[in-house]
Formats: sequence, C-alpha cells, structure tokens
Amino acid sequence: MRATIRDVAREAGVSIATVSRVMRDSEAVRPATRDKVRAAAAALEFVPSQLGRQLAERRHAANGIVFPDLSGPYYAEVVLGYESVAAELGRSVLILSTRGRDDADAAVQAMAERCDGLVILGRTVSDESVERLAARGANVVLVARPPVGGVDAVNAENRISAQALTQHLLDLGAHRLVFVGDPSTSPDVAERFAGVQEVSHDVELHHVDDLDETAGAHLVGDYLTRALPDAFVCANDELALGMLGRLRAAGVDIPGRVKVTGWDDVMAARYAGLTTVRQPMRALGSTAARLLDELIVGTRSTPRHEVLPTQLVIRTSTTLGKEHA
Amino acid sequence: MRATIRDVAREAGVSIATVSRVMRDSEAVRPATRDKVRAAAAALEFVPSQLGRQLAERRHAANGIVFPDLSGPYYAEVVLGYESVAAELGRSVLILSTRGRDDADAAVQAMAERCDGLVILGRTVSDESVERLAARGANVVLVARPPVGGVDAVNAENRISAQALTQHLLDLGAHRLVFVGDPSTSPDVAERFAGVQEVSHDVELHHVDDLDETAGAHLVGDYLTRALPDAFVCANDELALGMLGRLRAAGVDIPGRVKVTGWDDVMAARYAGLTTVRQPMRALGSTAARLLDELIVGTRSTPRHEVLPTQLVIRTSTTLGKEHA
DNA sequence: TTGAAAGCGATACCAT
DNA sequence: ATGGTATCGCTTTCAA
Repeated sequence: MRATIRDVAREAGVSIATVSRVMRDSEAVRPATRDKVRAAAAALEFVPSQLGRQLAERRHAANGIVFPDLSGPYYAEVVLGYESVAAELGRSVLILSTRGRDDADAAVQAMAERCDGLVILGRTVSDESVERLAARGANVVLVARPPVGGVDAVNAENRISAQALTQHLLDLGAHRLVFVGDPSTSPDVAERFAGVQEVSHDVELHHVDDLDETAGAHLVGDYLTRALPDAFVCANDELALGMLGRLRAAGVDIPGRVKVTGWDDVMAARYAGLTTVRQPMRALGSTAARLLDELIVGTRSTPRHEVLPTQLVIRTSTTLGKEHA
Repeated sequence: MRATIRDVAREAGVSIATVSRVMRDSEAVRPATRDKVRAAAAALEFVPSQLGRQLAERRHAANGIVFPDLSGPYYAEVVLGYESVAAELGRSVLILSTRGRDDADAAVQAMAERCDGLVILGRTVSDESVERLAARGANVVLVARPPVGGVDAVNAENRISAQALTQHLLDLGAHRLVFVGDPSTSPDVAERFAGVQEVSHDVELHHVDDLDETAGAHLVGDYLTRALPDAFVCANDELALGMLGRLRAAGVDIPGRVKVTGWDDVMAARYAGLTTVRQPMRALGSTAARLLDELIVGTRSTPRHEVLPTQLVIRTSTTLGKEHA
C-alpha cells in the first residue's frame, strides 16, 4: 500500500498538518522541520493522493471539453489550444466526443460533475442542456456555437471574411456567384451568406442539406447540364472539395471557367489548391481556456463573447496568379 | 450550496447509508423507502459528489492518454477509438499532449496520479518514465511504441504489409527501389525496411533525418540530376507527399517513370492519390482501452502485446490500373 | 512555528 | 431492510 500523509507524519515525528504544509510549501515551516519531513516523504516515496486533496479542496483541478469529432484538423486544433493553456494553469483536461453517441446530453451533464468547468464546441449538445448546466452553476464556455443567454462564447469572425472573400472573387471578374449551403442550419453559415450578399448583387443560394463531399460532388451534376456561374462559394471545405473533384473530373477549367471557394482550411484544402478561409483554431481553444479559468477562479461574473479574426487563404481554385502554399 | 447525502437523509428521514444504497441502487431497499429517498433527492436536486465518491471508492473512474499531437488523423483517431471504449466502460478520459512541452515526463507522472491507468502513444515519454510508472504500480498500456519490459503494448503490423507493398511494386515491374527514411530512429521504420528487403533484392536506403514534407521535397533534387529508381518507398506519408509534389512539379511522370509509396494513409494521401498502408487507428485505441481496463479491474496480470493487421491502399502513385478512393 | 481536530461527501462494514 | 459509524486522505481553522 502507498504511504499516506499520516505515515509521513509518524516517520518524521510531526503532525499531518505540518506534512501538508511542507508538501504544498504553503505556510512557513522551519527549515529543519521541512527537511525532516521531506526526508521522511522521500524515504516512504510519499505522493499525495489527488483524491484526498481534491475532496478537501472541493475542486477537481480539471476542465472538460466536448466536441463532435477529432477527424479533420478543426476540432483537433481547438482541443490542443485548449489543452496547452489548461496545462499551463495546472488543470487536467477531460474529453468527451459526441460522435456516434445518442446520449450526448446526459454524458455532458455527467462530465460536468467531474470537472470545475467545461468548454462545449459546436452543436454537440442541445441549448436546453447548456442552459441546464448554467442553471446548475456549472462554468461553461461555448466555442464555435451561437451564444446562449448569459453563457460565455468564443467564435470566429464570419461576415468580414465573407466580404473579403467575395471582393476577391469580384476583383477576379467573377460576378455571377452561387452560395452553396444552408444558412438556416447554422448561424455561421448564415453570417457567411450575409457577408457575401453585402458585397455581391448577383448571388444565388443553392440549398444543400449535408455539407459534405458527397453532397458537393452530387450537386455539380445540376450545373453541368445547365449554365455554370462564375464561382461557387461553399459554406465549408468538404462541400467545396466535393465539387472541385467532380468539376475537374468533368474537365471543367478551374479557375478559368469557374472558381470555387470553401471555408475552414482543412488539410486537404491545401492539396486541392482550394481558396478558403482559415479560422484561428488554436486561438479559439486557448481563448476559451482563459475565459473558463476566469469563471472558475471567480475573477469575472459578467458573460463575455469573443469574436476572433479569420484569414483569407488564396489558392488555385480561384486564381493561378497569386498561389500560396 | 449543493445538497449532500446528509441533507437527503434528513429530508427523507433515513440514514445516509440508505440514501447511498438508493442512489447507486446497489443492495435491496424496500420500495417505499426507495421512493421516499428518491423524492427527497429530487426535491433537493441532489447529485452525488464525484469527489466524495471517488475518495470513498479510492478510484478516479478516469483513464489517461498521452499523445504527441492531434494534427493529422493518426493520433486523433486512436484517441477517439480509445475514448469511445472508455466511455462504454464508464470511465472519463484525460488527455495530455506532449507537443511543445519540455516537461513531458513530469507531466505524465502527474497525470498518473489523476487516473486509474493510462495509455501512452508513440515516443512521447522516455522509457525510464514508463518504467517508473510501472514500478510505481500504475496501469500502463503502450501504443505505437516498442514494448518496454512487462508493460502491455498494442502495435500495428509492419513487416508483412511492407512485404505486400514491395510485392505490389515488383508486380508492376518496379525493381529498382529506394527506401526513404531512417530505420535507426524508429522500430516501426526498421521493420518496414526489413520487410521491403525480404522481398526485394535491389533496394537502396536513402537516409533522411526528418520524415516530413520539406525533407521529401528537398531530397528529390538529388535524383532529378542523377537517375531515378523505379520506385520510392517512403517511411511515411508526409515524406512521400513532399516527394510527390516536387516530382510532379518537375514534370516527372507518376507512376509511369517512377512510383511513390507512403505509410499511414493520412487524409491528404487520398487527395494526392498516394499508395500507402493504412493502420487500424481506431482499433489501436479501442484495443488499448480494453487491455487497460483488464489491468485496472485486475482481470489479468500477465503482460500482453497485441499486433493489429494493416491494409495496403493502392492509388495512382503506383498504378492507374486499380485506383481506389 | 506547530499540532489537534473538524470537516470534505461519499462508501461499506457490522449490527439490529 | 436499515442505521450507526468508521474509514478514505487530505486541507484548514483555531489554539497553543
């Protein structure tokens, strides 16, 4: 059995209170006593039990993070940004993936019992679930998800980058645009669409239910028989990559005949030469970690909503002129 | 303040022992009493404290996982496979990324204090650190890392797939091979090289220090001025992708003039049409989770070493004949 | 500076 | 079927 604080106290001939003080070098302990305790602790290979400590301090010293998935760089990077700051702050990170889980809401509530606060990415759990957490007094920060009343949130900017992206297309002479996606499903997409509309007068909306490659590849068929627009502005990269592949397979000149843009800058976007918008993924995670820490230590009580700037990444799917890696 | 088990006991007019029984529906409790307790618990919105419970049960009900990174699908998938099984087993998952951390060993030791067992991926921590954990009685499973004496390990098969990959090249008429990588840095690479050598008599070794895209692109230069082999067998996909890009840029016919293969099947490999070897990443994670659970619950004490089969993925970087998605 | 003792919030053994 | 009570291993007053 492992040594406990009492074993060390006995070995060193002091009280457990003193051992505790030494182990956390909190209050002042006379050097002689301190060394005596340290020696005893070393001799017994004493390592304080986190369980005992946590109960006494009534804190987990751990943060949670809930995400849909880790495939693709998006959430993975956010998680890493979060973890690195959490580690700096001396807190462990608990993860919960909701992919393929039907009891996501219950799982999140359970997770909340095992940490001092958590970050929720995207549309992983219902708004009611988030509100229940908040009502229960849990420390919560939302990331990449529309703010829910009174809860902290961190998001990437959409509108301004959508405007920049659109202006980029107009500058290249592409005026007839088609926005591919469904603004009603996500506030992010809605903002992107709004941004595009603010700059372009000639933008048509093509609704698609699933924002994945299959959907992208599929909808190209409609346009091959009809007339192609000057550019497809897709709600995300998956969609754009699907379209790109299908268009190229059909022998359509890109970016000559039609230009294609995505959103997110997933790794494959680079290989496919897709012009897109990159989000500050690590910063989303680290910012969330800091906001959460403020809530946990009680520095702040008024909710905050941070919006982080994004970056337009120009590649060959829109212009051969200024290609970037 | 939140209600404790004592509040509920008082409210329901029973002992805390009975409340505990009801909350965990462990032993039999008379229905009438049970309902009374349930009502009281509901009225007080009582949720058992995990901290109290964990100390009493002397277990964290959490597993750890240590990985170098989450960029790229490899570790991310392993983590997901691990998390899903851990969740099934009712355990939370703590993560620790060693990327950009100089105190990895210390961090891992600390993490071991906060969970009932942990999985270590790749070369994240030193062998001494692993041995220290084992000596301390921690439950440890290694993944994608050569086994350390007496510690469980799960790895992907290398040799046989390397043989299959090589045979595939020979079948296509590619006899003069160059293996790119450094077998001395990693047992995985060493096994892959050995597998290649067992099938091909004409394989040259090209040492590179970094197994990344830059290195791959860079070393192509050497061959453009000299003679190209029939095929480059790269130690991993990054390397292969770097070479592929550079070769194509130089106008070299692939797979006609030279074939290129990688290892890992990262997402970009698919877009680049790279023939490679896919590892069962999720299975690595889930297998590790099960092995770890056996250690934790004490079902097993003799160390095990699992080797999971891999899969050859043939794409256009070796043959246009049987292209796969 | 140090120690005694009271929690922290559960679980679990032993009676009843 | 229940209750009383002793842990679990630490932190933290409060005195001395």
